Order: sequence, then C-alpha cells, then structure tokens
Amino acid sequence: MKTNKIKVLDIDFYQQTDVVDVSRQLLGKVLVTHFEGERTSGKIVETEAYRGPDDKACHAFNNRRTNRTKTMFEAGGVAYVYLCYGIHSLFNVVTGLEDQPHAVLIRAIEPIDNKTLMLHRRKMTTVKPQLTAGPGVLSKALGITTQYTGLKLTKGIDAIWIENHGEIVEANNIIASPRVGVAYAKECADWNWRFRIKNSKWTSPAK
DNA sequence: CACGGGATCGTCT
DNA sequence: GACGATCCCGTGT
Repeated sequence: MKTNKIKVLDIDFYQQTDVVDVSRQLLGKVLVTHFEGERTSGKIVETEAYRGPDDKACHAFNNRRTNRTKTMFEAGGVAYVYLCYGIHSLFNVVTGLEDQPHAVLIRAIEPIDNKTLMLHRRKMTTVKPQLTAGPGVLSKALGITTQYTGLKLTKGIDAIWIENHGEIVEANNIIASPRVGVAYAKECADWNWRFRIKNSKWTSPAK
C-alpha cells in the first residue's frame, strides 16, 4: 500500500558525491517523461554507475572532456543522453558536483503510466519485459532521444524527472554484478556496479 | 538457450 | 575510418 506523497527528486539528491550509492538509491524510484502533454513512467529496476575520472568504462575517464562528455561535468541533476551503436539513445542521470563526471545509466524499468503509448512507441502489441528491459528500449518507450541531453531533471513541463513514491528497496533485495559490455575496461570490468531489484521480472535475466 | 551478424551514425583519431 | 555502456532476428541445439 502506498500512502506516501509522491515527491520529485531534488538537486540535493542528484548532487550526492557517491555515484555508486546513488545508483542503489535510484532502484524503486519512478522515471517520468512528459512530452507533448503525454506522461509515461516506469519504476527503475536496474542501474549502472559510471564514475569518471578513475573508471575506464566511463566516457569521461581521465577527465576526458569533449563536446559529447561535457554534460557529465555539469553539476548533478541533468540528463546525459548519447547515441549507442548508431541506433539507441541511452539515458543517464548526471550526479555529483560540478566537474565530477559521474553518471548513472538506467538499464531497465517496470512500466507504470500510459503503457498504451509506450507500446505504440515500441511498435509492440502486448506488455512484456522486453518493452522496457534494456537501456535502448526503455528510452524508446519513454520517448527519450539524444536531443534531451543536458536537460535539467529538476524543473520544466516538457521534461524528464524522477519521483519518489515511498518505495524502499532494502539492501538484501539488491543484486550487484559486473556491468555490461565493458570487458575492454580491464580491471574496472570487475567492479560490481550494476544493480538490480531481486526477483524483478522487468530486468534482463540475472546471472 | 547460446551464438552470430547486421543495422546505423555520432564521436574521436 | 574505426568503433561502440545495444537490439533484434536468424540459426542450431
């Protein structure tokens, strides 16, 4: 039963300096998009932490600042969206203080509001995990594209934000494992910075 | 279920 | 000019 008031995450949440901890805290929160009068949303069930400058898997490793990565150097509370494999828009939450290039990749959500529109965006007909399990497909379902990189998550009407619905995910309900697709990052590939809600059927299969 | 390949393009060398 | 924080579909088991 959810009797708690819904609260939009504020700048203090995003500017916490431990991106790995923020990744865990984001589990159970609700990612919302509101474009052209249409709200779509889903509960975050899988995340990954990326921590420049010491994380080889992070685009901002070694404080690498380019036109693409400059968004990650902004103070926490903005979106970092980039194109992967020429096709997929991957949505990240920038965290930490200015010049700390930290970000959390949202990897999977459990659909909540306006599943009809999400299905339409995905060109699917039935609601099942593959609708939103995966960073590329959840962006598509929510209508997120690279044009929204740099967008503030803390205000706006035509916007993206994250809500706290009062759900608390206990530590023993979180599974930590290595991140996906970062084997090239050598020693960082072993860091268990991928987090998922235990027993959620809305993530990719747990190993 | 595991794999292999193609799609497709912005980014940086 | 090479490649990637992915996805989907095909094949084989």
